[in-house]
Amino acid sequence: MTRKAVGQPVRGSNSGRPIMVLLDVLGQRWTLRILWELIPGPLPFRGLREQCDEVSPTVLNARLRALRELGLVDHREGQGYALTDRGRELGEKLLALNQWADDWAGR
Amino acid sequence: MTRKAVGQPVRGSNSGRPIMVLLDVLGQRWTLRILWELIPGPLPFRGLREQCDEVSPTVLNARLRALRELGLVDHREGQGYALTDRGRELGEKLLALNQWADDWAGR
DNA sequence: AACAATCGCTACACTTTACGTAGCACTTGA
DNA sequence: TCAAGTGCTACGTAAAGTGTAGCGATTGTT
Repeated sequence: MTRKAVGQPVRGSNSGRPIMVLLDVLGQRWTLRILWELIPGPLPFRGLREQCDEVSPTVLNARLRALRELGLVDHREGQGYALTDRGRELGEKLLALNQWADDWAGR
Repeated sequence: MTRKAVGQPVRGSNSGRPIMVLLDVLGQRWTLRILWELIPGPLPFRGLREQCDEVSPTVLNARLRALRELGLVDHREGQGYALTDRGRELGEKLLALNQWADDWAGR
């Protein structure tokens, strides 16, 4: 698989439009969940795996690689994986989504 | 597969929390894209398929069924598939995500 | 020095999901 | 009556995800 990046074509769209890159990456199983679990703070590989209901390490590693290449997540010595500044911005969108979801369920 | 609904356990989480249901559904290929393509207005099955780069009808139908069961999309006589009021709220979140994505790419 | 416990992974066989093409039954309009 | 559009379903193939085992490296403990 080609490395994912803004400006590069993705599955189902060759425009390279940022939103398409994002929808492609986020539309893969576990990606949204991983970002979600990193919002409270950094987690080591195994801890993150635990939070994500023991997702297989194969997939976790693949997702982390993609998220790192997109600059949304990085790996910090002694802390594990963490959202970057950009990643945290995206995390805020997910928090907003959570509020909406609670409201949605409440009706 | 069990029908997806708020309050029901989903892949990788048995809490039934709304956000988990949402992350599960949105984390399937094409779901986010389908919502995105419906934002400008209703589309018939084939038109929607065309917008989504000829996604296979099997998958499109499966996603539309899930989105209808969640009350995010409905099917209107003579117009095709459309976002519901709730679906449109979610669509606005995606538009916000698009703005963020453009900004993200610009840096 | 020896041991256990962590770390971030990789390998591999298996199951599930998605893809791509074909085509069906139905309605609408010419 | 025929063509064109509707919303799908069937089915074989390919890709993605799962689950378990375990590796090499570091860190702490006895």
